[in-house]
Amino acid sequence: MTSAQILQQHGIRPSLTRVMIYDYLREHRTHPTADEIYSALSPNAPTLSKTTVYNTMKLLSSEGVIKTITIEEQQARFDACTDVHGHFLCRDCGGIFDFDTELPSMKIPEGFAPSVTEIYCIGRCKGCN
Amino acid sequence: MTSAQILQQHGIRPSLTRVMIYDYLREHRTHPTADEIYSALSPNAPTLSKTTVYNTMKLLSSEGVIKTITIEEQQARFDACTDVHGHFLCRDCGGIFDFDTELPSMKIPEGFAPSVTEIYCIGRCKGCN
DNA sequence: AATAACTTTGTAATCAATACAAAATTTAGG
DNA sequence: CCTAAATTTTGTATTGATTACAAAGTTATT
Repeated sequence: MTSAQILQQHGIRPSLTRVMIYDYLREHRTHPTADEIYSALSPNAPTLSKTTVYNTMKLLSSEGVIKTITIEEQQARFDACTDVHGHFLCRDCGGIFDFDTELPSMKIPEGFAPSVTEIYCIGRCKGCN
Repeated sequence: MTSAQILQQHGIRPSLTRVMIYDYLREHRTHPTADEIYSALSPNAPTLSKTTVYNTMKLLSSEGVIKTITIEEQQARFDACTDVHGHFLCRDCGGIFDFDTELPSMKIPEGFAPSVTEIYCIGRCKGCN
């Protein structure tokens, strides 16, 4: 399915800018920061503004099209894959790796309605071990 | 067990300042920010510096005495309870609630060594529903 | 084309977190 | 004790990710 179609399904108007940003995120599974997305796209889109990247990430995230990864304290990262999976942050090299996991059996109290679940691990990755 | 004893067990010298900060966190299970801890303690500890709070949280967190909660993008929160449990962030009121959960069955690849696991949910809490 | 609605942009501001070096405190040796 | 070394704490200045905001640009509707 095209990025434009996915955006439309979530009630987001698929402007050129939004499709370009979302396309980039779908094609680069590196969990980029807003700044990295901006730097990657701005050579080919000279009028792109960093604020637009932030606006777009916020919009897509709030509509559930992407996931916002807050495993790092300094800055948010983004992931186009919304399937259930975990994120592993290496303390040494700073790399973020996906891993398979099931959702845990959570005892969310009555009346609480979660819309997003995140599973984070922090430690040392294979290369740094 | 006293806060001083716990710090010592983790190889942290239990200075008055560190014990005071850790005591506060153990007694206030509100997941406070560094700024909230500083504001709460500073009337009774006029020479306390906010930098010291940040330093202490970083030290205690890196030694596994406390948990750093990064569920919010804006600022870190801290938790003296290191038992397995999840954190629920309400999008509307901003409250953070503990919930019981088991660790999920995670397929961490060979060679990866996690030392911390976090389970976050974001949604709407009982009061806001 | 005109108007309204929405999107994008650039600049300035916010504010959590850190760097850094001086001051204060604690420890250990004589 | 007394001094020097090691550690901890402090205050100020800085960094840097994110947001506020209003102007400019674009798109849709009549």
